[in-house]
Amino acid sequence: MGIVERKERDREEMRDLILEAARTLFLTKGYEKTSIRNIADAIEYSPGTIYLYYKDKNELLFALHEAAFRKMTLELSQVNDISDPFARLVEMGHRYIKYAVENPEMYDLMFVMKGPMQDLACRDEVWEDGLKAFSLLEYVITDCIKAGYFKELDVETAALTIWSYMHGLVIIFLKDRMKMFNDNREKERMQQSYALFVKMMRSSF
Amino acid sequence: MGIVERKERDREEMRDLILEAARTLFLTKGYEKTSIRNIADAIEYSPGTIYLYYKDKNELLFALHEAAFRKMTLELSQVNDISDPFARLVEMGHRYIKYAVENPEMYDLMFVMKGPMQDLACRDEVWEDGLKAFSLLEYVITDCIKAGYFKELDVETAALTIWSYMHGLVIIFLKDRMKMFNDNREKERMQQSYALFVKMMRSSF
DNA sequence: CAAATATAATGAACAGTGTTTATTGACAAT
DNA sequence: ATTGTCAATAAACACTGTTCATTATATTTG
Repeated sequence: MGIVERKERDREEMRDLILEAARTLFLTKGYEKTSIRNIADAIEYSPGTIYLYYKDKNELLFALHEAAFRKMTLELSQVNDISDPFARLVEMGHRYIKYAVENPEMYDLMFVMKGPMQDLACRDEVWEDGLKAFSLLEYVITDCIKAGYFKELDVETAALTIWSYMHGLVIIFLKDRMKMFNDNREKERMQQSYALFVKMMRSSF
Repeated sequence: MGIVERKERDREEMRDLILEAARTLFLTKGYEKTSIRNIADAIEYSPGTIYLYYKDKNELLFALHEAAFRKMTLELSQVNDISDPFARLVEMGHRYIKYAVENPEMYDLMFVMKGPMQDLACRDEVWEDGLKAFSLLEYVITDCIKAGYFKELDVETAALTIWSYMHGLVIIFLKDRMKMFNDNREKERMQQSYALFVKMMRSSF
């Protein structure tokens, strides 16, 4: 009798139900305005129930963070049909910016908020999602080197440098620090800056 | 009789008292664990009193953010004795990283947290502190162009690009996203990456 | 100087937060 | 049919930012 299996399935279903409700609230109301009680209300359960499926809010945030990574990785992997490695790298950057701008709350969860990382830390695990996304970038860079674009380059350092730039650019935008320019050309500025960075990569690596 | 003047002085003193207590708590306990009640306790006043001097927590955060900018601007300006503009730019970068690593809570306040920007937005003012710091970078870049280092370069775009990189690098570090490498060479990696970025600037601009 | 007024500070209250726990109710096993 | 297991709950705890009627103090006026 597969009754313990059914229980496990039920449990997984419940975890998913909570996760989906959390995501929806996140995307509609934003992180700061989404509470455990809100999530509980949305799925018509009591607040305490959520703690039977997730040990605390950080664990829930981490689960959400994992789902966000799956989505981003999927979108970033769609450049694999571009044969020229450098063009692929450039397009990956464009998609990275696009993802961040279109999913600000999720981007925050993935790369800024401390909650998910704290959950990871107390479980004493390594940040696999980050590592996987990072290796995606390393892979393209390796291809660029093979194709003769870059030379004498430590792949890991190059990847960190490129990621730092991309990350900084989108965070400046997402955290409203670009409104100091006081015109409404923020996205235009991002594109101009990215164009410059691409030029830097092309001519210096 | 300068009694309204004295009142104004008293008021300014009280604002400072609150601000200093807030800063101390920020630096010792971190932002997330510092509440209005904590600050009130520290200066031995009731919580409500703080609202007689700051309209809300965001205004207090903004005041703190301003003080942090004064400190950073001071530290970044100490490179002015370096005559070679490019060397000055490079040293400024080093100091930027140093400031961020040594003042993580303040850096967060200045460039990541939404609170201070919300306060600014509801007062409908421009982000002067950010603009001032940005123009510090623009100034060095302009000097680099004059000295023949860079050419055919839009100063504003270049400044945004360099800032994006610096910002991204330190945020990756401060938000614990560098622990995916799982060794303890985070700061070393930052230095390696920055060295690469400097090389990129030298050879491509 | 005394009375009236202005104002600084207070503590309680409000509505919210994450989290824990004793109690209840339904299902499974004996 | 009774026992045991376990999911779900409501209530409570200790917080949070913020507001407000009340009190105490200081200043101005009669």
